[in-house]
Amino acid sequence: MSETARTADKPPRKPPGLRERMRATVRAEVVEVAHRLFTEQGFDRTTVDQIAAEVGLSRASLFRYFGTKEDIVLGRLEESGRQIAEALAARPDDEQPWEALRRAFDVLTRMNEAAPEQALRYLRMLQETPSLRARHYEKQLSWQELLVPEVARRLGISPDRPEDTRPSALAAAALACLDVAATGWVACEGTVPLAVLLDRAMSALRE
Amino acid sequence: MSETARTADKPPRKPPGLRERMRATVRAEVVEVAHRLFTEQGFDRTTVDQIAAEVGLSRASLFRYFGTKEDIVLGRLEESGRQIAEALAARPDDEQPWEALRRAFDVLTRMNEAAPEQALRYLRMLQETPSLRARHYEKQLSWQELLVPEVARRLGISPDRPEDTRPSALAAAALACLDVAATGWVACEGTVPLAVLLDRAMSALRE
DNA sequence: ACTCAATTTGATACCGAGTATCAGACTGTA
DNA sequence: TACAGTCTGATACTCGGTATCAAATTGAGT
Repeated sequence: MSETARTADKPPRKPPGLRERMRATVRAEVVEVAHRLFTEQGFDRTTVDQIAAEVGLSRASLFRYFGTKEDIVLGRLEESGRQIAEALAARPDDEQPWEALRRAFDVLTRMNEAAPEQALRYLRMLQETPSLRARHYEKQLSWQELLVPEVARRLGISPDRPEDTRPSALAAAALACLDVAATGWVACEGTVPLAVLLDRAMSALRE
Repeated sequence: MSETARTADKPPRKPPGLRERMRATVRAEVVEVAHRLFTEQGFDRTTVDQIAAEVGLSRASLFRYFGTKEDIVLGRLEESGRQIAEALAARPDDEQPWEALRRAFDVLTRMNEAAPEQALRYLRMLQETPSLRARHYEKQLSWQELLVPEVARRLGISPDRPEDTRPSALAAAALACLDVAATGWVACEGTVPLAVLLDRAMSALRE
């Protein structure tokens, strides 16, 4: 009620959703508050009620924004997956699938180089918290599904042939390398660049 | 003094534990009952109270045998991991790591060939139940840790050099292929042998 | 500006997994 | 037989997640 706003200080115009925008900003604030609490006291020692209270939301409503507690942390991975898939599709057609996958992952290595200590904290929490690690693998699987069609195209394989495991194998193995690299990156406190670790990991498979 | 052995109706032979054996048999019965209930009504629709009641155990005691509900299903994977690691160590030294890994996995392909429909049911449940799938990845990670030292040895890399991601990459990628193969095997209802799918997947990475 | 229907919200109650505690029963051993 | 260590079941609790429902808010049409 505070903003009756007949003077245009808050233009409530936009067919594509005023409500949607509110929802987005609330989501963003939840993520921000939750992330702060998580880094302060750890993921497990932070309850959903605490987050809801801090944001000024009821517990029930919070669960309408995020289906699970883990989703508050892993929501961003959804978007990353799309970006990687896009980057892969944008690679030149004559590039080998494995090399194209490696290059597509630069979307992530660049993100981490842009804000290393933040990325380090984030990955550390991901790897140290069992429930988060578990959900993280689920997201990884959804990434795999996003990448497979493009890998199949590059291999000249007709889409949707589940008995040909090659595209899935390439995508899954590449993601496995990404995981190994990320783990190593956290283990060495980021001293060795993620891109280097990823290069080593992925080149190890081509001998 | 375990040799009391009055009348041999219940031979209490073995210093290494009569108690241990009881524990083992109880565990086995829990697994059996739970597995039956799970396949009958699904994993999520079966409560631990139900399992406990059926076995004739208190809820609290059940959790002393299995830390989590998922462990009742995934307990056997612990053992499988060890077997794979053993098989890998038993491969000839001059074999390439990737090939050795492939052969080590035959421990599993043979198990599945021995009891296909049972394996199929088991894997289907694993893949259809989100919480099980998540925990399954955790076990996969523990497999990886079991395999890495042997892979490192075959690569001539001094053990415990976390900055060299190659052994982990090979192990993780191989396990990723195994997962892809298992998924495909379930998808085609076991019509194509797991070993074949695994061959295709793993050979795709060496071009 | 007013009304109406759809959506959102909070409160409440509920379920199931997992943990902690504690007194009593059991088991192996001296 | 007696003692000590362990296992058990009962109880109560925490926390994540779901279902329900009435009240509040909102968007849109008139």
